[in-house]
Amino acid sequence: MPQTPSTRWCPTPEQLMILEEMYRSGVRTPNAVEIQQITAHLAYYGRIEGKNVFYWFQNHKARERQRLRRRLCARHQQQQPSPPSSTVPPAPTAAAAGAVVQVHPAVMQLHHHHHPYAAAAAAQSHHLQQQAEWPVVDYCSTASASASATAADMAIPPCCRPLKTLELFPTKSTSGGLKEDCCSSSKSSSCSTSTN
Amino acid sequence: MPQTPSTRWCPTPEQLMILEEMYRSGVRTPNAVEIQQITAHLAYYGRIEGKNVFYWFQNHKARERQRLRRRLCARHQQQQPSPPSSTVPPAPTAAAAGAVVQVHPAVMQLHHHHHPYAAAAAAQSHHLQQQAEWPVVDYCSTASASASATAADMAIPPCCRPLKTLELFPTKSTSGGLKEDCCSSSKSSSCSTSTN
DNA sequence: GCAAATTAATGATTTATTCAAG
DNA sequence: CTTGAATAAATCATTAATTTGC
Repeated sequence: MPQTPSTRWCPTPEQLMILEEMYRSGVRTPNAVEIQQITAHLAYYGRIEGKNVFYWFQNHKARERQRLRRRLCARHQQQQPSPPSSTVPPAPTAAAAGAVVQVHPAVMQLHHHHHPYAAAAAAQSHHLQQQAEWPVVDYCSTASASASATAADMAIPPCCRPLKTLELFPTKSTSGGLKEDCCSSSKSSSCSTSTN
Repeated sequence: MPQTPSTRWCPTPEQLMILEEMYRSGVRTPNAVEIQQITAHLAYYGRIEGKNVFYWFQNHKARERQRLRRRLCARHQQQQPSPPSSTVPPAPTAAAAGAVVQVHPAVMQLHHHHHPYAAAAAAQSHHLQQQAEWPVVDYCSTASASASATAADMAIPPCCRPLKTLELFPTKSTSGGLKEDCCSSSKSSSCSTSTN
C-alpha cells in the first residue's frame, strides 16, 4: 500500500462527531473564515481540508432536509386521514431555535481542546495553504483593509444571513413550486418571456 | 464615499470580450488552475478575482442554455407543426463539438498578450493570494498521484468529463437506475415566474 | 470465515433556482 | 431587465456495509 491515494476524504469518528455537534448547534453554512477555523480544529484529528468541511455541511443539510421531506411524504401517502394538529413536530425546529442565539463562534470552543497542534497544523500548510476562498467567498476578507466597516457590516454574522432556511419546507413552492421549464410539455404554460 | 466598496465585480469590456471568446472556444467549466490563469490574464484589464471568473462561466453557461430552451419552446409553441430534422441545430452542440478537441488549455494562449503584468498582478497577491481552490476543486491536482488509471480515465479531459457515463456499466441499476423521490408528483406549473 | 457481488451512505460536481445590485 | 453572486437540488462516483456462495 503506497499511501492509500484515497481520492476522497474519509472523516474520522471524532471529526464526524464534532461536525454533527456543530450542525445540531445550528451551524448550517459556515463562511470561508469559519470553515478555516473548523478545518483547523478538525485537522488535529486527521487529514482534512476546507472543502471537505464545506461539502459536509452542504450535503448534511441537504440530506437532512430530504430525509424529512421523504418521511412526511411517506406518512402523508400512507395515512390518507390527516391526523389532527397533534402530529409529532418534526424536530428540526429544535436546532433552528438553538441557532437563534447564534452559536457559530461558540461551537468552536465547544470542546476547546486547547491543542496548539490544531492551529499549528492549519498554519503550517500541510501541503498547501488553506487560504482558499472562492465560491465560499468570505465576505470578510475583502474587508481586510476596511477596519472600519460601515456598521452592520461586521456586526451581523458574516456568513449565512441568520436563519433563512428556518422554515425548512413550508410547502411554499419556493423552489419546488414554480420552475420555468418551458418545454415541460404538459400545460401550454406561457413562458413567453412574460410581460416584457 | 469611503472608497466605493462596490460590492460586485463589474467586468470591463476587454475582460468580457475575452471571456466570451473563451466561451465560444469551448470553455465551459474551467477548473481552479485554469481559472487562476484566466484571472491572471484578465487582471491586467482591471480588478478581478477567481470567483468572478468562476461565476461568470457558471452563469453564462446556464443562461445561454436557458435562453435556447426558451427560444425553442416559444418556437415549438407557436409553430405547432414540428419542422423536419433541418431545424436550426440548437447551437449548444456546436460548442460541444468544439470541446471535443479540447480547447481549454489552448484558449489560454488565445490572445497570448505577453504582458508580464497579468501574471505579476496575480502573483503579487493584490491583497490576498489567489490560491483558492475549494468548491471549484481542480480534479487534476488530485490525479497527480494517479499515473495509473484504468484506461480512459486519464484520456478524457480533466474538467468537464465529456462523456463519462457513456458506457460505464451495463445498465445494472447500480446507482443511477432507481430514484425514489416520493414527493415529486406535481412540478409542472407555468414558467412565468412573473419576475415578481 | 472469507472474498466477490450488491446495496446503502455519503463525499464531490454539476445544474438549476433565487436574490439583489446596477 | 440584465447579470453577478449565492444557495439549493440533482447527479455522479467512490467508499463502507451487507449479503451471498463457497
